[in-house]
Amino acid sequence: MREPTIPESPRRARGRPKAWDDKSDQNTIKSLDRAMAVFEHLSTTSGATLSELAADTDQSPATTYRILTTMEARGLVEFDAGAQLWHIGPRAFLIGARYLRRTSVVDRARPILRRLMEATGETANLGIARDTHVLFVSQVESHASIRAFFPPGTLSPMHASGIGKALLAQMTDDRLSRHIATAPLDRFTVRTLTDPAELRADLQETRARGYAIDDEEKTEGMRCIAAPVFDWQGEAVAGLSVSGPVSRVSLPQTQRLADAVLRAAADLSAALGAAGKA
Amino acid sequence: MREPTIPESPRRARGRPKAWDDKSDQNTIKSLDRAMAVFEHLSTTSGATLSELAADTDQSPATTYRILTTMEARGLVEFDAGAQLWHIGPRAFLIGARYLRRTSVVDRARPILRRLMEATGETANLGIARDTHVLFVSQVESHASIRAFFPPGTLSPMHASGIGKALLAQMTDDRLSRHIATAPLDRFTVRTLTDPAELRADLQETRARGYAIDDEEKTEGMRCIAAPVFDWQGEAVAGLSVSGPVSRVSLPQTQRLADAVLRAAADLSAALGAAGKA
DNA sequence: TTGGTATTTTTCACGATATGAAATCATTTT
DNA sequence: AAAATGATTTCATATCGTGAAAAATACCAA
Repeated sequence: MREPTIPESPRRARGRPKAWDDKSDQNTIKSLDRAMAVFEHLSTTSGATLSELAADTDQSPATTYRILTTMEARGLVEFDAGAQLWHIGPRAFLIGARYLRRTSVVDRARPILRRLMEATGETANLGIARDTHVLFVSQVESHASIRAFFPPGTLSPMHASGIGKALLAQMTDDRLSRHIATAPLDRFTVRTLTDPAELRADLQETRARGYAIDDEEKTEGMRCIAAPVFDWQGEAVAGLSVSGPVSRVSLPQTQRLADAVLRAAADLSAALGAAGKA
Repeated sequence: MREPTIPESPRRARGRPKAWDDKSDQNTIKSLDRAMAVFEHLSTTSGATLSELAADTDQSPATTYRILTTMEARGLVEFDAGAQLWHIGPRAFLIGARYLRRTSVVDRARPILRRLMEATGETANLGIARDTHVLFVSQVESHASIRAFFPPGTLSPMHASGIGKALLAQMTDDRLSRHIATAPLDRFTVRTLTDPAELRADLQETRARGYAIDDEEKTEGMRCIAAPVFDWQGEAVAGLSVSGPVSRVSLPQTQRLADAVLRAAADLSAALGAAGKA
């Protein structure tokens, strides 16, 4: 390995190692865990009554009641007296929002990119939209001797890159039209999509299958499979891709690679706070 | 008062009335409350070590440790093994975000914010009043490379933000006076309005022209144009703004930007069921 | 390499306190 | 009005959380 990080666990730097096998977590607080179960469950509903919550979390109404009033005092949950429903409170949002400020997309993406590269054996890339182009901001290179490479900071027109097309496919019709109107569809290879109609058709397919394919549209001999990444508001803010020579990124391999890319994109979206699925 | 809600308490509809005076909260869970104190405190820092947290919340390291590992198991907090720091985790965000889903203003605002950003080229924001502050709940970032950015969940004092001033300008004299009396007019830049008389004069102008201008009053180099949003009852429940560097959000541009903001605010008000206009 | 120090993690015994059953009360439904 | 429903409170009990201190580990300095 290239990194000084130890294979798996030593989660903490100091202190006695965890009792990894011992029956169950001896060092967690049961009552807190149960309270958190209520808190979490509340977030999956849109308002729940005391009895519902108590039943769903297998706790007595009395206990559930005390959990809720305790959290209510801190604004973590709210009670709608009119409808007799409990909800997640404003303080919970305030606390949770702090998560977003911690690190950038790039930092969050790095471990995910590395896993993606290892799973596929191909170079993994992260790109974000920058005006009419995709800016490649991070990359983990394949170990193969023939590999895709373009240095971080590379700009590529949207219509001629996998990530770009994955992002275009998420745009509203309106915005897409404006993009096509402003950005020239320059040709790079014989396969570049330079005709608006062609491009739109390709984006249609992209949307349908969930990922984009750049089939030697930017660089001859290079194929690329990309998927969009969403932030917590559901905006497509970035894209992940794997790219490699057509010999290895072959059509029979497509589905396998796409699965890995989609999984990585979902992971990154989750790390950015995006909700479950779309 | 305007509301049919009974003066103070009947918080729940059924059940025995609360022991309103009895000593202290007999019905809260102490250990849970202490755990929440750790959780909350963690959100005010940007990463804290175990010992810091234990000291700051007056609890033994052992207990703090158990609280953290319990919450870690649920993803509510994260441990950065490299830096030995505890952080708020992704699940906390996911749960907190549910709060926004209930206040449908946010959902309704999203497409409008996007249009506003596209029309002006500047970052568009949605903020709602939360006690004496403005809570920024949603944002669509500009594509420009120099752009305004403050993460969702940011709290800003009313007197030092465009949206805050737009909201203050809608208050009754009575309520405004109370606000000025309670909330300190802290200074952030040389232009911050810290004198009540100055602030009142600015609000007067704001009312007259229909929108508020934050002219580097919170952050140097950043200007911001904001307008209030009304719900179906005519209450000013939120505000929209565009913010950007003074170079682009220049005085000659003000009217053009303000028009866009006002239109967006009117759209959102309409989407919330506000009556025509006055 | 070798101690020394700081910090985290685990163990352990004690007693504070969280818990559920049941009683009590408000509200809605019959 | 009475009964049914569901929320709050009381109370006795044993669970389970707690802090002190020990153990384990990493980091730092010679």
